[in-house]
Amino acid sequence: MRGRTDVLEPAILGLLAESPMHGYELRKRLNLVLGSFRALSYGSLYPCLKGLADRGWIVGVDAPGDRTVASKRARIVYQLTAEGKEHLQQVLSSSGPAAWEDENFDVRFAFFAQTDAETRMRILEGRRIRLTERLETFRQSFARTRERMDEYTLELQRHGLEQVEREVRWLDDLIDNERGTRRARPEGGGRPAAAADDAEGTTEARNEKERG
Amino acid sequence: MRGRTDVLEPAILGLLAESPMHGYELRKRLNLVLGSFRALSYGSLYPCLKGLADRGWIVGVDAPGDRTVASKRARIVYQLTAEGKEHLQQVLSSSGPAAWEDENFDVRFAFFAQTDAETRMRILEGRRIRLTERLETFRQSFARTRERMDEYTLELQRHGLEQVEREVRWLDDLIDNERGTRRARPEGGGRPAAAADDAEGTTEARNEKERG
DNA sequence: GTTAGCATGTAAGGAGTTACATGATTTT
DNA sequence: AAAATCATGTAACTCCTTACATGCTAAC
Repeated sequence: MRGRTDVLEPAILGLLAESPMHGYELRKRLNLVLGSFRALSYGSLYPCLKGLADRGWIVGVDAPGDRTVASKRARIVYQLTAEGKEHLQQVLSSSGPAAWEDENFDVRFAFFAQTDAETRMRILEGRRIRLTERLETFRQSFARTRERMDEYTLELQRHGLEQVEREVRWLDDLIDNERGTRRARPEGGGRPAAAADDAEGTTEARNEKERG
Repeated sequence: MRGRTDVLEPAILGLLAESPMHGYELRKRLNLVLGSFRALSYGSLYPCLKGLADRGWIVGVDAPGDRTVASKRARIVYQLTAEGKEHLQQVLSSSGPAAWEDENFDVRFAFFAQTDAETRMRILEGRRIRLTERLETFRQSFARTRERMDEYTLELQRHGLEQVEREVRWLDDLIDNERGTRRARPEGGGRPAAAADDAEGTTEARNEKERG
């Protein structure tokens, strides 16, 4: 009974399925996929790659002549084996409770493009139920203890609650989109739909500062 | 050089400073304070209490006659010692970079009522800078890789970015409130101010379903 | 009389981190 | 020549989890 399901392995396999990469590049991509942009350490990455290679899911081939722009050292480029692809598909088609837990959901969602529509839907709905359950229990203990709480604790709770509520609305929009119901919700929030038709306005990823 | 700063110990000390409690009750309170309402396990709690007692910061006194409503077993009620109070004050008055990291910020914020105004401000501003730095680096890699990303990955990034942006606005409101500038921001978002003047409307913690 | 909640613990282990170690290449 | 970035790895450690173990009390 695996405790934590290991979020790193699926993430690596999923990224390598898109294109072969060496460890250093993999880490950068991983930081974007792994949720809340944490900086993954090499102390986790390389042993993990080794383990995946030991189990025959990936192979690392030495890439000597591939001088793109910068740096030429050993540069071991990893890619999926046939078994690795098979294993990944198996992982991506699973839609058990683990898939919509906090630690795993982001990674599963990141590879939705490689996931079939039914599994996608089951994961999104599972996650939604998970979050609404959490809201329920949370609201109960909130109601029970709010008298005893000072204003800061109260504000922390309120903010946490609001974030989960927002997450649920995000999932609602995603589920709507999956269903093909592309109608923009007329009343309510600012954005018409969540799914990636256009990312402008919120992110403003335009200005390239070139610092650091 | 402590790696993770241990979020449990300050949380326990902070709660015990408000009122003495036994382990089981402590856990429930802890789940609300610890951020993202994770369920802390007893396997973490009790050894931690033991460690705090060993260092003389808390003492556990056996409470036999305290039959409130339910259950009467040993029930070891823990409370802070003089050294414990001193240590807690020292921890709460620190405002180093560790205080505004992801793992620690929630706990520090939860005990702002026991923290002096200057420290509060430094932590809030430190956190704000931390998040805007993150936004910056994030936007850069987002701009670099957005062409290669499928719609799901893109949506995940967009959503993550939006969450951090919202967190920054929340901090802005809190900082405004700390400054005493109680003016409600006229344009923009729905709520006038973030800090806990009133929690109605968003949470609706009113309906007590009594299920489970 | 057995399920559910209260209450306290221990042992083993997992997933990831920091700190360290090394070296090539590019930019300033 | 120095600093930054690219690139790969190991050893020790930490925080926390799961699984197990125990027993009391309340409710159905």
